[in-house]
Amino acid sequence: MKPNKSVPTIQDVAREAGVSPSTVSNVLNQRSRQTSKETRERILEVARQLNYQPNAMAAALRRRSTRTIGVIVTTILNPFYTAIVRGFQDAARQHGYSTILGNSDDDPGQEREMLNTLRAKQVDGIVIVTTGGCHDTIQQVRDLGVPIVMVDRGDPGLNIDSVAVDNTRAAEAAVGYLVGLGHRRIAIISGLTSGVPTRAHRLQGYLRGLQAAGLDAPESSQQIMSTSIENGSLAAGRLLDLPDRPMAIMATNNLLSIGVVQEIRRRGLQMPRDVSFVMFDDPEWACLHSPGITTVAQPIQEIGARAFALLEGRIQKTRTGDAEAVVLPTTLVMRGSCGAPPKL
Amino acid sequence: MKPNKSVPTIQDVAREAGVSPSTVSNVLNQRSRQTSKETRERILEVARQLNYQPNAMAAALRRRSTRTIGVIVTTILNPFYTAIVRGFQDAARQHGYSTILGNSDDDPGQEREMLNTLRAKQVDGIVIVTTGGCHDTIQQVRDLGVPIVMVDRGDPGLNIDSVAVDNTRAAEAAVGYLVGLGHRRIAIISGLTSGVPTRAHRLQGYLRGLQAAGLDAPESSQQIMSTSIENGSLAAGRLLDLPDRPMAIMATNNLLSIGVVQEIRRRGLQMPRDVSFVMFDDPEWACLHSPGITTVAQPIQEIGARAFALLEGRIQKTRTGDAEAVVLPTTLVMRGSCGAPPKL
DNA sequence: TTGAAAGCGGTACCAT
DNA sequence: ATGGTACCGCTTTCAA
Repeated sequence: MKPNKSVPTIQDVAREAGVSPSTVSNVLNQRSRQTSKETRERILEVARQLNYQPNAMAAALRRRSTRTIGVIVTTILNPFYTAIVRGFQDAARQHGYSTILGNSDDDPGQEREMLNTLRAKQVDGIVIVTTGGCHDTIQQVRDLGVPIVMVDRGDPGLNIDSVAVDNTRAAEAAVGYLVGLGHRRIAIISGLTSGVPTRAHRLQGYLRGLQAAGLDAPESSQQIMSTSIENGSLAAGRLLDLPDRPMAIMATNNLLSIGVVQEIRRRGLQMPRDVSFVMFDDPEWACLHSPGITTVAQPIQEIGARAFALLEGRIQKTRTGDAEAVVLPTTLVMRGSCGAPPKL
Repeated sequence: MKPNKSVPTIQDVAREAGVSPSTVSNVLNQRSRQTSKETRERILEVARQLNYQPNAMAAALRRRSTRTIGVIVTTILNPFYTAIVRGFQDAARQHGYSTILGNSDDDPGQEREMLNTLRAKQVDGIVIVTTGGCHDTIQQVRDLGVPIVMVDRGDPGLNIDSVAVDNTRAAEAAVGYLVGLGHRRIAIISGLTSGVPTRAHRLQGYLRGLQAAGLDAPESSQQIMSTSIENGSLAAGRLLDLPDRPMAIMATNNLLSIGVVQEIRRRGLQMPRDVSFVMFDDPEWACLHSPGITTVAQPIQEIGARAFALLEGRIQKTRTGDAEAVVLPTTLVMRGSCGAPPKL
């Protein structure tokens, strides 16, 4: 254990190679300046020998660019967001960017705190799944010159680049699919829609789908509650207790969906014999369940990749002007949980 | 859109408040130095008004501490690692640290690259789930004075702090449980053990468990192959085709486990009627499956929290000297997938 | 083809 | 109780 051999600096390399720091800097960064082959090789050799690693802090301070991007999601415990993050990170790393990752836990306070931390750390850009609760801070940071891209949840009024899927159409399509199978009483279980456009859009798509098919949308078949496994079970229970029991249920949130699946099993009912079921996102367990669960899948990795592309454009200033709103299509993954409705 | 209002610096605050930068720095960092109430309040007010945020780069450069920690895992697409990361991040954030997150994809090359990036970024410490393929780099970075904690997979020969669970005992206990249920032919499906102590330990525990019960451990009931869903199915198929079909199967990896579950279902067999099954880690789908799957659960969030505690100790130098190896116990979560063996 | 030197924005020591 | 100022390690003109 040899502590504090003191980390070598560019000065050390320069001295050891008998040149000036400027020359070392130029060689190591492969900048345009011409350097004689011998000098270059000597420098490279010395750097390798000293196990020299440039201090990115110092470089960033001077260059005013950290080659680091901040990413804020609600929680990486949700595989959906993890996948987005991964898609983004892969794209970012390929272009030489690191990422600082933060969770907001869907709490505007934490989101604001993260935003300020990222600003302090001088990130070159920020990708955020916003809670919707601190648009003021987002604006501030953006006005300070930090490019921002909103992911999964955008906001038309904010003039900030965004990447999201077309949730309205996705929900509408799912309803259409159920209608096509012969269902008429189709229920929805959704998280609270206030401030979360994603959820509002899905609900809207659901209603549109019903309307397009000329079906009723009674209040009783719309269970809107905060997202948790327990509430999913609760909602499913309420629906299944209805005198006019729905033939099919659509859940627009992962946690709620888990609750639904559990409640259906708990009652000894089977999909799709007793009730059809379709859910959003496409978690690992959807295909492990028996029967497999039909889902509305999002092009997750692409969302991340597109988000990076947008951000990169702003960072490099190859793209300026008004915000761009990328809307990606979803895919209906048909598995065994949906079928013809039970005969009456 | 008002670009480049030019970010305010400590100089701006100082000028505006009619004091020197030193005073501002002292006030904003709540350092010991005495400052008159008026001055302090004036400074705070001006800072707020200018929406001033200190440049963490500059501070880090001077203070030689970034209050940032690097985290390297194999992949955040695996919820097991995500949970560890989250546990770690929560602890870290509470103590004022941000985290830079990187994936190695179980590739030593990428791991090395990440390590060097983190070094360049002057992180105060590193937490790593190592591939085992670049201990040299890890040593180097550590010798340069960067505290490192190894998580999930340690290495006795490296004198580096580590946090892991007692995989040997966990596997042994699981086998003991199966034996207690009356099973005699107990098979294992494991990932390749070379260079991955975790897996080797689980295999070892399996063998010990059998030995303790006086049972044979024929080669044919030990399926060792690279981890993938397909291989899980393949391995399960081989076992189920055996003339002396195993009464119980233990899988020590998540992907392999998925394959096993699928293969069992594909053959129209049922757990635990036809075969009992126990697996490692406790993914979300284990309890959603019907029947619920018995698992060896790890105290995931605690692993992360303990890792931070170890690292923090090194960073603050409140702990010096030899490496510490924290070993946490696992829990056997009994669900429906294990039962008495089929009568012959 | 190379070197000297002025910063980047804070921090912390030494004065006053 | 406060100010002056030399750094931290690198980049980047400008000069040679």
